[in-house]
Amino acid sequence: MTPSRHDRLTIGQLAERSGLATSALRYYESLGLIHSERTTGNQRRYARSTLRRIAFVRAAQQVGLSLDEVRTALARLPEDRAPTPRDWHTVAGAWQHRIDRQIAELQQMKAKLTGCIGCGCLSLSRCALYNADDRAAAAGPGARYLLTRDPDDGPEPAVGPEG
Amino acid sequence: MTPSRHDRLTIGQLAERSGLATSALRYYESLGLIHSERTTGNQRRYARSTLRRIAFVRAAQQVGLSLDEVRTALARLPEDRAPTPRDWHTVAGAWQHRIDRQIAELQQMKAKLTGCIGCGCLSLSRCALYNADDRAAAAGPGARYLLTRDPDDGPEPAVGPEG
DNA sequence: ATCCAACTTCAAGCCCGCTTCAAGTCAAGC
DNA sequence: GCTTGACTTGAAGCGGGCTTGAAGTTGGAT
Repeated sequence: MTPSRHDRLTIGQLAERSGLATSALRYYESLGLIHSERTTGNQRRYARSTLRRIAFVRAAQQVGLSLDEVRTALARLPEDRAPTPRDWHTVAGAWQHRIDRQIAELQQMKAKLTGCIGCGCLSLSRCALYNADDRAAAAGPGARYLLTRDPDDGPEPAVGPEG
Repeated sequence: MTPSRHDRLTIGQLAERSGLATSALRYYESLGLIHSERTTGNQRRYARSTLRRIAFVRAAQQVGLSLDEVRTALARLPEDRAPTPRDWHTVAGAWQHRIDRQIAELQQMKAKLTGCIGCGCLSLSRCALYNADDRAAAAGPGARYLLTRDPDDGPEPAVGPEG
């Protein structure tokens, strides 16, 4: 049987099988993440290997890459064939680091929260949560946030209980 | 000493001490995340407790809440006082679950990647990565993605090696 | 031959979390 | 009282990741 029988997917078929909307697929194509050939009538036809690329894109997004970064990553993989172990090793290795970092950050956050639950977070100056070092570090301009004064919240004016 | 001496912060002071831009603070206020009183000249003055609310907001964002969700969460906390352990317990407990889920997802992803590195991901139908169950489940409309056929990639047309 | 769903393009719109701008007002120091 | 910088408002803009809409074309089944 000649290959070109079922091997070219319409955008609708690709959408159904990838779980993405056709609009998303066109968008991906406009970004150069996937490619198509055209019929004589100018309709898109995708190689089945496009499903692989799409799966890659979605996985990469989950790892936190932007579509722009995905495109870069995709450039290292063969367009129409399954990647070799070597291909994978490079790409997936980088992802692992990202994932590890993300996990580490979450675990830190969790530890802080646990501490806060224990302490009741009655003190601004003592609560780890309020000394949001990660965030401030990531954001750039210095980890000040709280703590810059605040020996236990200080005197608050007579605001009274809210309505 | 009367409290209202240093206890009211201008938006600039709040910005400096929270690490946020004044524009962000006004935006937060427009969303009802923080509140201010006004001077006779219509300028905002914030209670120092606002710093706590902001810290809360940032922390919540890190945990993955939208600002809308943050507002809901904030509604459970006292406006002008540090939260009690009980207050915290509720909120932070919910966050912990979120964090746990996120960590679990990342670890799953990582495991998949590890498997993929090992197997070289030469097979669409066998690669865990391509059966993106998490994503599909989260996205709603059924975990199809790949696997719907594909007994090892199938015959690909003569595309030849890329440039 | 005709029909209708699926396709085409391009532009605009949407959501989120802000930032930027313009035009004007306030407040504190000299 | 004047200057200067911090403040005010509302509207618009931005970036990312798409979706929606309008107006027109294709293609497979009958």
